[in-house]
Amino acid sequence: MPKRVDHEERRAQIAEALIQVAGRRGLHAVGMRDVAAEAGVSLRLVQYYFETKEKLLFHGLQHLTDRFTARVGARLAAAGPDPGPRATVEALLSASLPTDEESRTFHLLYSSYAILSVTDEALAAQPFIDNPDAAENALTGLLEHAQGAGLADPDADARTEAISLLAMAAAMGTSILVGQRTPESAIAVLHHHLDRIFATAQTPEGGAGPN
Amino acid sequence: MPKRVDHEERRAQIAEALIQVAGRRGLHAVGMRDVAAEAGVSLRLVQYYFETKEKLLFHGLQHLTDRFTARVGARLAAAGPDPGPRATVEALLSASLPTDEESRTFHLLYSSYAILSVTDEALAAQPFIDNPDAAENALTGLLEHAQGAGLADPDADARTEAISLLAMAAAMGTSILVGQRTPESAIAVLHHHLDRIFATAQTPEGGAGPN
DNA sequence: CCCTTCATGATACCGGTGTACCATATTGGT
DNA sequence: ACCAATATGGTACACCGGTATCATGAAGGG
Repeated sequence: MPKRVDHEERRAQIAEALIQVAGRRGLHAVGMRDVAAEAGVSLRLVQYYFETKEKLLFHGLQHLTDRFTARVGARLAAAGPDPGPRATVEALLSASLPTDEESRTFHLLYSSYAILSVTDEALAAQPFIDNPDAAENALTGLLEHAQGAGLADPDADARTEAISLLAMAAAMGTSILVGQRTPESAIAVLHHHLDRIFATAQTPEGGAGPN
Repeated sequence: MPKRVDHEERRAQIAEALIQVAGRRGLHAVGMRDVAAEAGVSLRLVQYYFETKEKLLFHGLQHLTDRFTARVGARLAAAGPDPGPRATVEALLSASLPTDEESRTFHLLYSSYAILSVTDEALAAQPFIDNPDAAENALTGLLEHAQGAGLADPDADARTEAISLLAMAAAMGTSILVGQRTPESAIAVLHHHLDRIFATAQTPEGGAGPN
């Protein structure tokens, strides 16, 4: 047999090429030949490792989410060991904003897949609706934990605020993508809400504080 | 000459057909033949009234925003003459959520166009980035007006809240589209924030109230 | 009246795209 | 050492989509 090559590695290389070219020209415009050229392999190779374009696209989505998860993990790790809940939340949210080329590509392609999934049932069956739910649950847990530690407004509804923060980050991310908003303004808006949520009840006078 | 037909009417009919078929099968999947079939005319007719597909797509976007603007206007009119600021804001936000077939189509296609515009400079040059700005300004004005009338928290930053509300409505709209969230839960989240913003400082004692 | 101009129909063409088929070099196992 | 399985290249095929071309019908003006 010839040099036994690592299939998974090659598949990752090709999926990466897909993401790169799709990030540049748009997911709708990417063809198998483009992916092959970007990966520096022949068209036949792309067919060999992914029989069909549909499978290539699915694996591309998988690869994309994997890379993003790793990126978020790195951001969290960079926030230092055992950061406070607010720092953690802030890292989570800001990591999802398209601030550099990689996050820009991620946001664009993830949005593309999401929109595609509305009219493509095969894509809708793909498990990438779990990720938003997981993020929502994780963020809710973080907020509840902060409330328990007395770091966040105990009257806030953790899940509602988690949903709100994620929604704002997502939509403002798209605004950044289309050039309507700057990353700085988006972060400012998020900060505003974090200030609100992480405001501990200061109870100024005796008993008239919020209750 | 033959029966002089109203060009604008025909163009609107064809653009409407584009929106219908694109709403069903996705903007990426629509072809000129599909549009022709949906409109009940021949392929040649579509070419005749829109020379190229690009122009057809542009006009489709225009038609889409026009229809949506009309819909929002109708919603506002349905809220009764001179509704309160909160009712107006609520009508504005809920009108943008995909709750029925028409708003679903609008949200899907507008998002598709937006994503397309990221990698298509011709689309990016199209003036559909003005609409979000206009909405943001209008909503900011409404909130400021409510503040001036003592109906909303005077300490809130009107523009930041306007941006937040629109962002949440947009992102949760997409969540509804992909089946992750229900319209009811989205409305509940929006209500939560409206309750917060439209909470007037209750000024319990005499003179310490906001002024 | 008929000719010009507008509206519409049928169809051909060309480029591109996903997929299938055939060929072949390479190397590990016995 | 040779066989067989693996990896890879080249290419052809069928299809589809946007666009262009040719043709024709319909009516209003001189």
